[in-house]
Amino acid sequence: MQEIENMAGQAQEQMETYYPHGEIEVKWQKHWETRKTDKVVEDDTKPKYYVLEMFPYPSGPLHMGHVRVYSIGDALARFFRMKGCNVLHPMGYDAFGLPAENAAIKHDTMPDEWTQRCIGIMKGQQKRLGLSYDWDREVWTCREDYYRWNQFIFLEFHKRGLVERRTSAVNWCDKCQTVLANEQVVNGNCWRHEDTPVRIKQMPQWYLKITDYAEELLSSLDTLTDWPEGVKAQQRNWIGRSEGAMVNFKLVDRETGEAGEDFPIFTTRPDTLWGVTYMVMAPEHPKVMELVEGTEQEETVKQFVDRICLEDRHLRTAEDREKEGMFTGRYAINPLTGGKIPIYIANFVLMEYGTGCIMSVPAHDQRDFEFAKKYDIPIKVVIQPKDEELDADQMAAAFVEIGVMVNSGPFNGVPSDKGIPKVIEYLAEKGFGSGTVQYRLRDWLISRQRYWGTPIPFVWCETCGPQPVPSDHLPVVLPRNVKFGEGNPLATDAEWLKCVCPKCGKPARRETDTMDTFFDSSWYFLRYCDAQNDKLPFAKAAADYWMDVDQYIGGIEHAILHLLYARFFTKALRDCGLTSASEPFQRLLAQGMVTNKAVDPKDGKEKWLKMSKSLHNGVDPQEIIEKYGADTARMYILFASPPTKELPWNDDSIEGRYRFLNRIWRYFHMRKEAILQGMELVEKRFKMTYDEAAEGDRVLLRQTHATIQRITHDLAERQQFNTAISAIDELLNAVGKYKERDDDASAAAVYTAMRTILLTLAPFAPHLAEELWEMLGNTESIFQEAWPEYDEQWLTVETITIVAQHNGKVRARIEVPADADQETIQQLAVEHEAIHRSLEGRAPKKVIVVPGKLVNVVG
RNA sequence: GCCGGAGUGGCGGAAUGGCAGACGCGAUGGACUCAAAAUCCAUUAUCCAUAACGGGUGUGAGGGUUCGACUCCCUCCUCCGGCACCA
Repeated sequence: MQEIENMAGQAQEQMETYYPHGEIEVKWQKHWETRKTDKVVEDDTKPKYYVLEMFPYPSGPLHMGHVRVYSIGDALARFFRMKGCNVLHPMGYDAFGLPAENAAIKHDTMPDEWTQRCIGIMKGQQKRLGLSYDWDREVWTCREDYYRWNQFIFLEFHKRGLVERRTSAVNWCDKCQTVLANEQVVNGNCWRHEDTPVRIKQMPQWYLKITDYAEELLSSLDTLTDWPEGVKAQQRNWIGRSEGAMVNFKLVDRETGEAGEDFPIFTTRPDTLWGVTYMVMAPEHPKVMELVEGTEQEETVKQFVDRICLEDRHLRTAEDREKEGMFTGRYAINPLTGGKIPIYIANFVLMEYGTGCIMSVPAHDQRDFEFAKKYDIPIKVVIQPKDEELDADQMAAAFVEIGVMVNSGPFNGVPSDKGIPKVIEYLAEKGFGSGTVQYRLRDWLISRQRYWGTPIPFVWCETCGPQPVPSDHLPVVLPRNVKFGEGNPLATDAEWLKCVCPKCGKPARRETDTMDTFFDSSWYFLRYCDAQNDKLPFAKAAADYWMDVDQYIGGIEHAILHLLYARFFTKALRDCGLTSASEPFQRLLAQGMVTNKAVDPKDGKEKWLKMSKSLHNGVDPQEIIEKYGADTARMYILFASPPTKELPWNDDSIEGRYRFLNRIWRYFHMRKEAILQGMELVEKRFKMTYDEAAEGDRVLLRQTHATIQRITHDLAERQQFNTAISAIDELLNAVGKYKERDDDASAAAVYTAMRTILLTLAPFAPHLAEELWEMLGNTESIFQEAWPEYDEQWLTVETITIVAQHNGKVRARIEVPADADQETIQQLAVEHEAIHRSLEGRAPKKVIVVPGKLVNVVG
């Protein structure tokens, strides 16, 4: 019996060694929620700060990647609030999209119910993390009050000529049962199904003319000085600007043998125009069959085209793919030389770039060279290198460097790089062509043949064709009770399809395509500025107050997709007069992946790999929160590595953060009396000055003020949370080493240090900070308290340790007064026994003194 | 191939021209305890030497600039990410 009691006592004691994180966290979460402490309105008396984490797709429970991005955003939001900023920190859900539709079909429910349930789970966990959002601005993109503004914006874009419906080759995913934008094709496969090759289909689709903004999207990347280089480079790459000339070759007319129809091509090398020995068309070029009609080649060309067009698109255009082609039987005329040039078709020419036809200069382009060798096409040298004479028959590879133009009519002797603009000028003069710029960027295909998205606000009228839905008829509401089965349920919903043509009033049919969900996420940051507006997507004044987003945080996987689309939307909405912003995100932080050990299925070796379901290396945030609390989870994630780097998960290391918070808890309880006494003294204007302070107090207060300086810099400028947290560790260590005395100055010093620990801890571990702040008798939230300022006087020191080096190697440390002049330091160093020994009797040649740091004796 | 990023102890990482390894994890030894846990204290790059003081080497490799280089410049290697026949 006694033994049992004893054991129970021990258990009790053991429990008390850990602070009650669950209880504390739930208490403060309720407190913040009921008081709406994080609600904001525009306020011109404070500087604004807009911090935004990419809103999540509501897939259910959070994963560690979410916890990481929210911990970063929340630390910044809380820090800038304490710094006196008016902080906008919103949250919402990117709630339309295929996974919900597929899950709904699989689990025999409806996408809206499914989505709502997922949002419930996700939001509950976000609240449990203690994230300081203004929930009054929450958006769900699947709600009518959001997607009606998608439709509004779509129609605004339509008015400005930014919407186009056209038929062309599109990417189709069999698993998604819909088309995809170019950006959503990864290595020839669907971005959602990396094992499913996309198929190319000819279909009429809706496009947004992002290419109208290609130039601005490219050039204004240079203004984004606080974006990671890698993201900007990827966007530049994707936009793919290249300068060159459009040259009008002519087709040789079959009847007359004279120059007939135009045959334009794009080239970046107009300086090689005199060396063109053949032309090539893409096999799917619409003119191919027309050209070969009636020629000897008709049948073989047709077979070739059919074969190539059936090949996998990605494989066909891979760089290492064997180049294949054939003569069409037709010729073109080079406008500059009048020469007759054979036209080929080949697998490596792309229909979507330039005009789908190219000129080939085998002497000066490696691909053209290889093709010419294979099919025995003549090679003509028109650029000569400076130091050797090229002979077309002897060449083993194309000469692609800069040289001197030869066999080029009026341009002989001109250096080839200088020749490019000169030839372009000449082409323009003669009416043969003009200088032009081509982009790799394609227009954004935004229609999807699926249900769970924003209906495209158009109707089809037999008489009037496609008609935009008038804005006072918006929204076009997505029907809720639809039947899933074959294809898009909208297309089989007879009731929903019925409508009236807004132009002629006759019965019409609704457009059944919905919008790509990237449409939704391309402007949500603007909606947050004025989330409850029911007259407009957002009021311009509100957007002008809050925009740009000062700090955007999210995963690198959106380097092109979302980030390019959002930049495009901001510019297009600006041109529609809806906002003044030109760029959405001033500063971008691309956070690193959360990784854990897992066996790589590719080679069977154990590695640090991104947490994922398929690798079974995920750690559930819920379990971590239950075991250690949200504060520990957040601190660990910020402490373990810098935010842009990979975060290798370590169970022992998270224990370390938990110990740290427990240690703070214990210190406050152990030293409660001294701290309270110190607080009273400090509040009664008990003023400590450096000159009067005892040495021990000076050391502690120096550390305190240095900590404030460092953490402020780490958060405001460097966004280096790991070192900021380390600084709190160091300050706590200093308090641990501090020898307390039973006097006022000592109590004041301890209080000042402990108060600093609490205030600087608050952005990372807000619950614990609030709890201990309250324990000290404060009645207002710690987040109402101003961020501490450091006081220079405490950073001063009277003696400093100077490192004495001989030829750059540390030989000794010398103590000197902080204000010692250079001569004194120099003399002390030269006379120092260790330096003396190291000099071995030589006289010093030179002595360098770095004030406050070191002295280096050379010789 | 092109573009971007990174290479530092047993591990995560710190230091952006001035003492390399802050802080944390792990490890080792000690205190407390009947014992364990928790906590606290000490040590912890490496090699040589030692009773002790000390000394050599060291930030992917090689070169350079500098009194002094993890840090700047050049050449190269490895890893990660992106793009890749774009005429």
